Amino acid sequence: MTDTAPQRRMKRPPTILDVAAHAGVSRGTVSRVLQGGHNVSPASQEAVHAAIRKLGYVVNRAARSLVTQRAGSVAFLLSEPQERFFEDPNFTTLLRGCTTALAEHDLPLILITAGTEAERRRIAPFLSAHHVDGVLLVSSHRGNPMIGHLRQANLPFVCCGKPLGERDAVSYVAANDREGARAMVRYLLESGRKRVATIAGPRDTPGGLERLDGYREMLAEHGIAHDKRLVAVGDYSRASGEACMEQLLTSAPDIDAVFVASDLMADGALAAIERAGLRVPDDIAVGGFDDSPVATAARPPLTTIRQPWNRISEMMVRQLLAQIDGEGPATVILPTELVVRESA
Amino acid sequence: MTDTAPQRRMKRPPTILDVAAHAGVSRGTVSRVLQGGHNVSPASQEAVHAAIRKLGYVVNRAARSLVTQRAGSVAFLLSEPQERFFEDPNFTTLLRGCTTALAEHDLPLILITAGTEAERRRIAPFLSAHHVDGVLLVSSHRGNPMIGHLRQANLPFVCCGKPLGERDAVSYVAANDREGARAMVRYLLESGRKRVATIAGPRDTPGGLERLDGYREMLAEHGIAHDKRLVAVGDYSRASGEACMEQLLTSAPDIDAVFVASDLMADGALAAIERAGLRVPDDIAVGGFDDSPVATAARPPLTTIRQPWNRISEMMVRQLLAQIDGEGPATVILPTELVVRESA
DNA sequence: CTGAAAGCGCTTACAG
DNA sequence: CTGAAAGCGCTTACAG
Repeated sequence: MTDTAPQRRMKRPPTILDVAAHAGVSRGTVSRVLQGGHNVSPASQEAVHAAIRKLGYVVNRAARSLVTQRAGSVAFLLSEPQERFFEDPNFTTLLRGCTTALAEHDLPLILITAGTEAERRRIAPFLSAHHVDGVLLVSSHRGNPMIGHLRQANLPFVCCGKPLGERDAVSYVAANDREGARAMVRYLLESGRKRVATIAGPRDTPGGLERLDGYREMLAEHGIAHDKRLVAVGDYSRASGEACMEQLLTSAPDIDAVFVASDLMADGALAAIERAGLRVPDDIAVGGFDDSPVATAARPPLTTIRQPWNRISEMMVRQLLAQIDGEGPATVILPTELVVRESA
Repeated sequence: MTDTAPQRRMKRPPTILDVAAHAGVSRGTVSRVLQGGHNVSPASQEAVHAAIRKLGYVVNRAARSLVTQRAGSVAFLLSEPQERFFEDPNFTTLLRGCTTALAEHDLPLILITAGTEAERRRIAPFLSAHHVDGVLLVSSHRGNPMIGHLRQANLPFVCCGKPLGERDAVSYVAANDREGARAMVRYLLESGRKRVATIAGPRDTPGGLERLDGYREMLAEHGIAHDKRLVAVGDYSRASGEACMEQLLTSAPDIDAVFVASDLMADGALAAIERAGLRVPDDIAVGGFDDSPVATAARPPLTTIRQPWNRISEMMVRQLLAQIDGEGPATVILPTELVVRESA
């Protein structure tokens, strides 16, 4: 007898048939136990569980997938230019939250990036073929074609943040941007600040729009006339925060506070203020948004608006699972919280 | 005729059988075309490709998986306390690189975190059941039990950074920590600095060990006696960099340079130096390690050692695929590069 | 409550 | 170069 194939005898993992044999039942019964044990006698259940433990059986997902027509996994789809997002501390927080939430449902998270049109075309077949059961979509800019793709593929999805410019109902989970902005501006005004400027986010993102609206509203409610010179628009990057702050310092040298639509931009603003020889918060109070890790790392640490990332990711996962189970779309808005540190 | 099941008629995606019918061949032939078209006549190939295009056919991965006994996916496994890693800019860079490299091979990346022993036990069955074909393992601390699990499961894996304390051969890809450290310290000394301190990483990580070794070596080569007071040990966090710097400033007030084993810690050191009323680089030159995004965001921007993350992630993926194809383990060491900015 | 059987969509020797 | 057929490991009506 030759010895050619001993390696191939690699302990093939046990199948449902092995379990059935050990438990003295049919494989149908084993499968029923796997599905939750309905319509199975306690005795059979126990026997099957014992066999599973003894053999170290774990279900073959491919086989299950083939018959249930479900992938048994979910995609985390980043449809933004990669550099921007991987650099954004909020993204990391969200990704972590979703991974954890999904793990609790035993659903593997497949990470997909599709920042360019070429990449989007590339993953389209993957999505259309339903190689995942649903998608957690991160895409903050207006008119992202990914949403159309997902609709066409008839694939459940839920967005992080309100997708701008969508006519039909879309599931999304977001923090209350407007209220958050209002709370920060109210805080600055009530601390005695008189000339409150703002660095807003891009106009084609919900955060860029709503946080600016909140700023304007609160100023109006305090009887303060709108002043264009007090508004600069960045792109959420640290560098843009710095540039915007320089611009504000020039166009309105008398400002004594600034509400910045993201912590990263606020950190950039801090640098510009320092370079101008001014002190925070003595000369200028700086309020951020997000309460991301940069808020605590900044010098001075940022007073900011906390986005409830853990709840956001949990709700995104919950909504997605509900949709996969056939529910319709829903919108979830979560409250924010003012976090006072040293910058304002 | 009742109208009960129209929704269920949801255009079932075409199967290989549909393609075969349209192309006028058997499904065996379609499958062969899918596998690369060996032993198929040009005419059949063309017919099959045309049918695939026309029907928008895409292979059912579960079905393929079931017969090939391959998962067709790879895990990115983070076996570190999550907070630490998701906060580390290097991690994000690595994750992005691996996602991109894997996408080029049409392999989905499954993100798994297993920072605690409980989590490790939880994912063990997933891994043992070969629900992925291989693992990209991120785990920098000595004696991570995950490696044992992977070996037992007979699952190919490659580590990011040298795993400490492994007796048997393990595949890993790493930057040349020692040479990088030597280059930085050489640069500091040749810039005229006389009292060069260091903030090292934890002793149970390869970076903690080898970067400290490089520091010592270079000092010795310049005839400088070792001085314990010039060495502090952090944990790679920003806060620890700050604390270590304070300690150094106390134990050796005459230092004029410090080599810090990570940019994040270096950024913390910057804060401590500023608080002490000293200037960088005039009073103290600060050299970092990583060239992560914090290096450019720091004030002043950090002179640092660049880790070639793109190459690291590419090589990790390449090694992993080779192992999945049956190759043995290998070690890959990549050179670093000195990046001079303003801090030194 | 249970077993026998069909079938999910592919790949791969096997014969020709 | 090609087709017919077995088989991957599971789930789920169907009958009893």
